[in-house]
Amino acid sequence: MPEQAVAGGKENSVETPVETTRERLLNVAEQRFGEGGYEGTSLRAITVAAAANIAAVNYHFGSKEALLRAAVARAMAPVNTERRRRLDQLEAGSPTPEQLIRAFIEPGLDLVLRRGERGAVVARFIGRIAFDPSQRIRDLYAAESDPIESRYLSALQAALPQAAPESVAFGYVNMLGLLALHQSQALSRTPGVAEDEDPSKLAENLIAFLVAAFDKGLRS
Amino acid sequence: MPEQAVAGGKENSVETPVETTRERLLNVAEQRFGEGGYEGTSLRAITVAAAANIAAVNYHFGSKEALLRAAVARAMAPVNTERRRRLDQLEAGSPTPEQLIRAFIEPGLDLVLRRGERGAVVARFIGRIAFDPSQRIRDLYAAESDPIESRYLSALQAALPQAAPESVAFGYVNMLGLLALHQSQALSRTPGVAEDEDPSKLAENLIAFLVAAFDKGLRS
DNA sequence: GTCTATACGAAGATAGAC
DNA sequence: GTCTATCTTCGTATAGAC
Repeated sequence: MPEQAVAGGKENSVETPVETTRERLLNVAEQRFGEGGYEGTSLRAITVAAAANIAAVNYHFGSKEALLRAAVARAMAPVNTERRRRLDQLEAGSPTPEQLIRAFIEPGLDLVLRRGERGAVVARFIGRIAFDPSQRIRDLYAAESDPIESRYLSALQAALPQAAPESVAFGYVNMLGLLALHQSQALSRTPGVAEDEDPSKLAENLIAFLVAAFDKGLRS
Repeated sequence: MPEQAVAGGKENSVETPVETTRERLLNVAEQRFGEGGYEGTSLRAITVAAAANIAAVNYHFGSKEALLRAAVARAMAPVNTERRRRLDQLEAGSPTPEQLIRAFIEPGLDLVLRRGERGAVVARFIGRIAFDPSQRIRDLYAAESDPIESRYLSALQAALPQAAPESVAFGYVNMLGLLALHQSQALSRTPGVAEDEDPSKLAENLIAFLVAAFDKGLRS
């Protein structure tokens, strides 16, 4: 990728990151899809905001849905990497439910919320897509987290031997749902409820909530 | 168009429920909005399925969004009524967290899932709207449950005196989110996770999960 | 290779005639 | 109450300029 192109005679100025059209499209897509949803966001709105031509989406990605797919993949990549890394570590021993929950939640919240405003945009985007009204869109997200799902389920079951498999799956669905919920609220100033002051505090609160639920709230 | 039209001299025939255009539009809207979301569902699709003209929506409701508003209000009415009734009862004494959680969850799941296929459509509709990507749509739902929210928050705080107000609010948000999640999955055959066999079982599982989280998972 | 201008058919919501 | 007509905007496709 050719950014930072030449500080030559009079060319690009000092500060600009010089993103490619492709990158700008992905960045804007993250922002807009996270704000208005997939169906609620037009390609025209995206291309205008990205200072690109309407045809750029088709050229770089092939279709609106392919653009979404690419954005989801890019947003999820670091989260998945971190989750895999932690699972690798934990699976060496006998992890507690709390360790496993932490290994799932923190990469989703922490990692994504700790990079300033930009990270919050990514978090909201992921959270919204995970709950999109359309099955087809939700499947896009599911495909990105599926590979790790079975590893988590197995590990959780081992850590909670007294819980029935359906109960473990039930807990996992709830964990996934609550994570997506708080991710999707990343940029909403919910008046009255001001618990989003500190991202790491949110993570701790959510983990404590889930640990208690997994520990005492699952049927055998 | 009027199917079965006319059996001559007498009025409408025996079998047909004789829904008005307005009712058919609301029924179809519930089904379609719950399936594809607000933005993902066209007025044309709704009016065709309701055997009504494309302009009927504008005549009966004024706009697509007004149709949604009417559908939300109709769907939420019995839930809110039941919640109010239970709150009235409970507020007479000193309700436990479990009683309060039950009073919130059961009207949302039970009441709506216990009326056959039709109820599941309503549940999915409510659950999806509550999580819609668009802020404006979510507000429509929020407006319907807002009036009761403060009553629940007060009652929960009283039942959990050791918990900080932000924690109680945090728990309430999570309760709302998990209810909407399971409502929205009302009609999805999620393969692998088959916990939706029995609605009342789902309610019990969710209540147990939340009670444990409220009990031991909230910070002071 | 990238990007632009422009066109097309389908579907959007609404207004006004009937 | 119903329907047609209309005007906008959608996603996509293409032909050609840098």
